[in-house]
Amino acid sequence: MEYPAGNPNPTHSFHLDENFDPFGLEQLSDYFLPGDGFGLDDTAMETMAASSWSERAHQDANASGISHATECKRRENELRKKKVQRGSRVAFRTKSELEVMDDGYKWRKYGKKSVKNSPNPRNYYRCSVVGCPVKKRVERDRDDFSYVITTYEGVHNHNHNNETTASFSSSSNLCYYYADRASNCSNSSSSS
DNA sequence: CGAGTTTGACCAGCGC
DNA sequence: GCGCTGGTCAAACTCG
Repeated sequence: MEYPAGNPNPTHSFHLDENFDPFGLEQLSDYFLPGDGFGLDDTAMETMAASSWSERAHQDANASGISHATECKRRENELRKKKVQRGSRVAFRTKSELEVMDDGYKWRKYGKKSVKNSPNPRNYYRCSVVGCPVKKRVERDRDDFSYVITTYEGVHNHNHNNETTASFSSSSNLCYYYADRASNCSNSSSSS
């Protein structure tokens, strides 16, 4: 399947992990929104994330000392807002010891931030090519530290640097959110 | 010496 | 208005 707005990570083929829900529905909706060109509609998104969404809402409600219903309501409102604030974003979840994987582009780090509810810091990178608007965020999965979540934002306006693409090994277990829910997440799919 | 990284400061958005 | 949080800036620093 082709990435409709340009593949931000050209060294890999794409696979959907239907069980992958690193953030909960409210975060999922931040990446894949109806109208983004990914083909996900509201029903698909909600089906994908419903179980963990409810579970996490329950946990957060307990932590905040509010009712589950109130927390669900709050999340639904958040979801609606984020559907408006759409951008060209795509998230990869990769099993890797390395946090920064070679995706064929040259990145410059511009920030590091500890994030709420995660023991691991989030690193911010932007494409080092002058004039290229693409950014990416890299962080460890808060539920499974062996996974790295890489979020790309924007589309490169230049070709990727092919001579640097060889180093990302095929040992990774790459999962990718995509609209094609019939696909499965599969192991070692590097296509470099 | 230039390119890239680190890291504290700053800012904007949001909820209360 | 205030505090919290995520995102960015930029000066200092490191490295090749």
